[in-house]
Amino acid sequence: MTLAGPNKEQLSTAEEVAEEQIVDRIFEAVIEQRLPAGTKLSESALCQAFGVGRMRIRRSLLLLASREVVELHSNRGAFVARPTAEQAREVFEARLAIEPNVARMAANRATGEDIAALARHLELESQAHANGNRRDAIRLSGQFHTMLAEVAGNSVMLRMIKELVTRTSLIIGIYGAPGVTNCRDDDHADLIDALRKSDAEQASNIMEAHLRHIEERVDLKASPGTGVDLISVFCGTGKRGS
Amino acid sequence: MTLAGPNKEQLSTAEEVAEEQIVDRIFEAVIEQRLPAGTKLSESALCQAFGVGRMRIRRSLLLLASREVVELHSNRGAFVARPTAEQAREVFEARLAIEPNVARMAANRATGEDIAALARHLELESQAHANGNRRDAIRLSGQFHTMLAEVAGNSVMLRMIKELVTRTSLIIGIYGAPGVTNCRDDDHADLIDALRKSDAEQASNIMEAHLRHIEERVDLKASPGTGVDLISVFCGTGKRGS
DNA sequence: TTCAGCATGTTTGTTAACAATCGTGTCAAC
DNA sequence: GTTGACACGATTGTTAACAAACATGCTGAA
Repeated sequence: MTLAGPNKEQLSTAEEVAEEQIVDRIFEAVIEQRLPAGTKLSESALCQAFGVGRMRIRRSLLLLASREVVELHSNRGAFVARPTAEQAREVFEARLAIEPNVARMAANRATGEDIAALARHLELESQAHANGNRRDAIRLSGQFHTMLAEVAGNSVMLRMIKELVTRTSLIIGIYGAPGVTNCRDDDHADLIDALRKSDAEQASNIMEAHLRHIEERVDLKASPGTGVDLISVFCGTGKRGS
Repeated sequence: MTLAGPNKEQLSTAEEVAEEQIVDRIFEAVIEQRLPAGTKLSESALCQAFGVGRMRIRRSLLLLASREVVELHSNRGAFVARPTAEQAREVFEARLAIEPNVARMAANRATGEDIAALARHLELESQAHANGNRRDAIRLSGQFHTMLAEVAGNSVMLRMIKELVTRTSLIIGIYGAPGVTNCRDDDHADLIDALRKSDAEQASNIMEAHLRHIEERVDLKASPGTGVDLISVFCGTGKRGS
């Protein structure tokens, strides 16, 4: 199966795996909304949590910041990113520009094995939904999109999708009505059908509608839900004149 | 007096600017093919070149690796990335999936000022071409694509384009016939015309044809031009299996 | 009581020294 | 003459200590 395959890049030492794992774990926690936007990510806490040295954590945070999943504030530390309305617009726009093509590519390349895996995943997703297991439902619906990118067979776009899905979770956490999940599974089911028929055009259309649907569920004009950090608003990280 | 200080930097002090600058400088050098694929980027040399500490260089290299512009080999150092044929395919595929949409967005949003700036840029590009100034020509033709992404007004996609353009330069350096530049300016001129007419569909089509044209100029079946690194072939850092 | 100023503790940022690994050159043996 | 092993030098990876900045709580005066 193509999923979770041996996708180790050239830069893989045994330690490096641990590094990438830290990033992935934090990605996952953000997707599941266990780490809400604005949460402070203290270095020492992360060192303790992952049982690694400070350097490793520091590098992981830098990597996360380069994907705009965390923000680095000078002398204040790392925080889970708090996308602005403008950034949210850009994320949705980027997804609309990219993911329909991913769906198209996936429809052209999906093997029977791929489709079976997606169907199994969708089943888990539905179960989580039915059981009211919100956390799993969110994670699984996000993972569906990354699985599709894996089926599409392009690691560059896979990396982009991972970033965009994670940031979407943050956006929904901030601007979405409480209780709203990332995706409806109905759309995902339709997508799998299109893949079964190898209908690239239909897959693209479904994905586009699906993304617009998600976008409609958030209200970017709403004030950022989670408590605003008044510090950076009023004191501008002011470097006090010495 | 400190009350409403000029706080233009939100998440970065003056030092952070230097960091991003290092990354940008290296990006530019790679685009201009002053740093061919496989070039070793020694830490001490970079420290000397940029006049900063080792830590800063190390972070910059990690950032560059996360964009797949450099490769990090354990205990051996950093090297300018050497895209495989498969990676090259993925880069072109990603550009074909993304950049036509960027062109579309740019056509919808370009102001007169934007178009004038692009036209001025194209003029420089043509001059560099006419003067046989290969290095400038390459850099400018790459910058044209990033400028287009700026006009499109989406910083997420701008970041992706920067990465893809840089990697394309590496690919051309490896698999392209010597003397081949990244783009023809004719296509760029047509693109500007489409923007003038606000014809998004035409802009998209031109961009697609343009990218296919670039792709045709490289021969991915050709053996990687610059000496193959037998080390990564035989010592297990390369995965390529299954 | 409230607010300004100050001192303290905690967290981050930086530097330097140390340890480990790798590439290279030399020397000896076949 | 070629090949293998060994040792040395150089570069990277890691850790720890140090310095600086921020946040917090306390004291004292208005």
